[in-house]
Amino acid sequence: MQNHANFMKEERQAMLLATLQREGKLLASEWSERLNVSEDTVRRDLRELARQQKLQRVHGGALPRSKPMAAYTARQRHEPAAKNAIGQAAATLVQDGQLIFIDGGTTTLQLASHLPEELHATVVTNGPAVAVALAMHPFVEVIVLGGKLYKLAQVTVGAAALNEMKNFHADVCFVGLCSIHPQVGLSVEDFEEAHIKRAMIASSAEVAGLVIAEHLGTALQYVVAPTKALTYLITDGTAEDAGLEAYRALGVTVIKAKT
Amino acid sequence: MQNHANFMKEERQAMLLATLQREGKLLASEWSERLNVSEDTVRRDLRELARQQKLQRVHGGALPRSKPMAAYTARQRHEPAAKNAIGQAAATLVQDGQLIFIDGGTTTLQLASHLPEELHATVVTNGPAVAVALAMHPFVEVIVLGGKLYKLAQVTVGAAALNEMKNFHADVCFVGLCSIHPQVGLSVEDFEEAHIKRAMIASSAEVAGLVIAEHLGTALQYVVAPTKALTYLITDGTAEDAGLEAYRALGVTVIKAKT
DNA sequence: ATAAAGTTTGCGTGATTCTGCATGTTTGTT
DNA sequence: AACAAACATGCAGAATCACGCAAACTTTAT
Repeated sequence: MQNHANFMKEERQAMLLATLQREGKLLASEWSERLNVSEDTVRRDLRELARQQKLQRVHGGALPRSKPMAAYTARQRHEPAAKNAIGQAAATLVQDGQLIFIDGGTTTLQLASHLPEELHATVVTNGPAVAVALAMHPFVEVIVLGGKLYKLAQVTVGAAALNEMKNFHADVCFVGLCSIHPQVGLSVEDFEEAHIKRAMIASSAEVAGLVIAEHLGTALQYVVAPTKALTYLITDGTAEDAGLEAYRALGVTVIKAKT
Repeated sequence: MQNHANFMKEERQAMLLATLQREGKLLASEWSERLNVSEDTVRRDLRELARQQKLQRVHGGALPRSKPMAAYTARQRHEPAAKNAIGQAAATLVQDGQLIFIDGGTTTLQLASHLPEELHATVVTNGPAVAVALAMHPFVEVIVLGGKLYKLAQVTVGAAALNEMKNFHADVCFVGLCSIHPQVGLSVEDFEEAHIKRAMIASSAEVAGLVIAEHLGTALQYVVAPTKALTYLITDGTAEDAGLEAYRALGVTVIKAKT
């Protein structure tokens, strides 16, 4: 039994580095106990990290080598096929230096996790989940819109969020669409949510609508905007070209993400 | 019979990534059992995801692959038992019908998940992670404060959040304390964060400070408030009573959560 | 419908990695 | 100088791993 209730090698090393950064020093003997491994193993970890210049080895333990000794690695996330593909396609529309709106919702959450790792941009969102996902992005600045939380869609709504939105003008705005119909336009099932989306669209230069194919051609209670308000319509590969023609005719650039 | 009661490849991989993001760690052996597949299959999944840069493969399993995320999970990993106990103790202070502030941060996140299920109250928070945790609570109303996201602590900061806060007056305010010292008071390591906490405290009738024992008696760069601004100080069972006397002398009600 | 081509999975094999222990050396202290 | 703690090194057992192959299954072509 090597590890079962215990930590893995890289995990241990990450913890060692973290405490070094936090506390400025580290005793090998103490950590062999705390990590449930022999002192030899701790020593081996420290030797290895020292060879990588990540810390300074001393008799009895280790000292930090530099302050900004942040860990390694980049980013991640998961993929229900269609939404994943849509998110990926949408991510390509974002450019360095832009300010973008990202609506809350499950589809746009995929977009958040697919933003290029090297992207330098500002993201304004009304979805706490989007904010959490972007918290691990190395460069993008995240601004959360405040307000009452509408739990079903996990978005903030209400007058407060609406007001804040007016302080921004986005280059691109990504809206998750519960429903879109060529003639009816975009529509949702909650009154407050409709308001938020409308405000987002109003203060953006370009608008991208993200929608899974099965919601194409449907309509709900509250209309947000006419179809021609969209600059882009991004859907997945299972959408039929025939149905998409109606949107193209209205001047919308339709993007079919290949699944 | 390839899959019957079992999962498909992409489904599995999505689950692996999701738990990695949620728990910060993943054992191959454990998940081969949980997913009803051989360890080889799990290994193949992990290898594939690693090639896509979605995670960091290590001996025995996998780790997440993001800088800010790693920093945040490092915080979560720090003394989880103590934070959990503190969260539980803090939850008992909340009463039906109250309006409460919950600060962002890893300790207060525990509080959010321990709020009684039958509680009817309004929670105002500057931590998206707290909001996400509370989204599944049946009754509490959640209001998110907007603003720039300070990624290390996952809290929103800045003038916007500050302004919004003024619209509320809370019965109780739960603040995570990076650092507290009887004479110096509460202090943190980020300027903006200090402002937010100060504003929270200013517009609350009672203030509860949540702090793990090892941070008692320490100080950081930016002072938030004097110790006597606290109504309650909630810490874990490992705190020494001798050290707590100083806080009691200043009129603070000290609560020691049993670990 | 049937055949062919391609996936995905589980298992066997041998290679690799990790850990703890034993041994002997270095370091710091008295 | 003497001693103990910390250390490096080599080794063995165990866990983990990569690779190849065959079976079960899916998709595509006929």
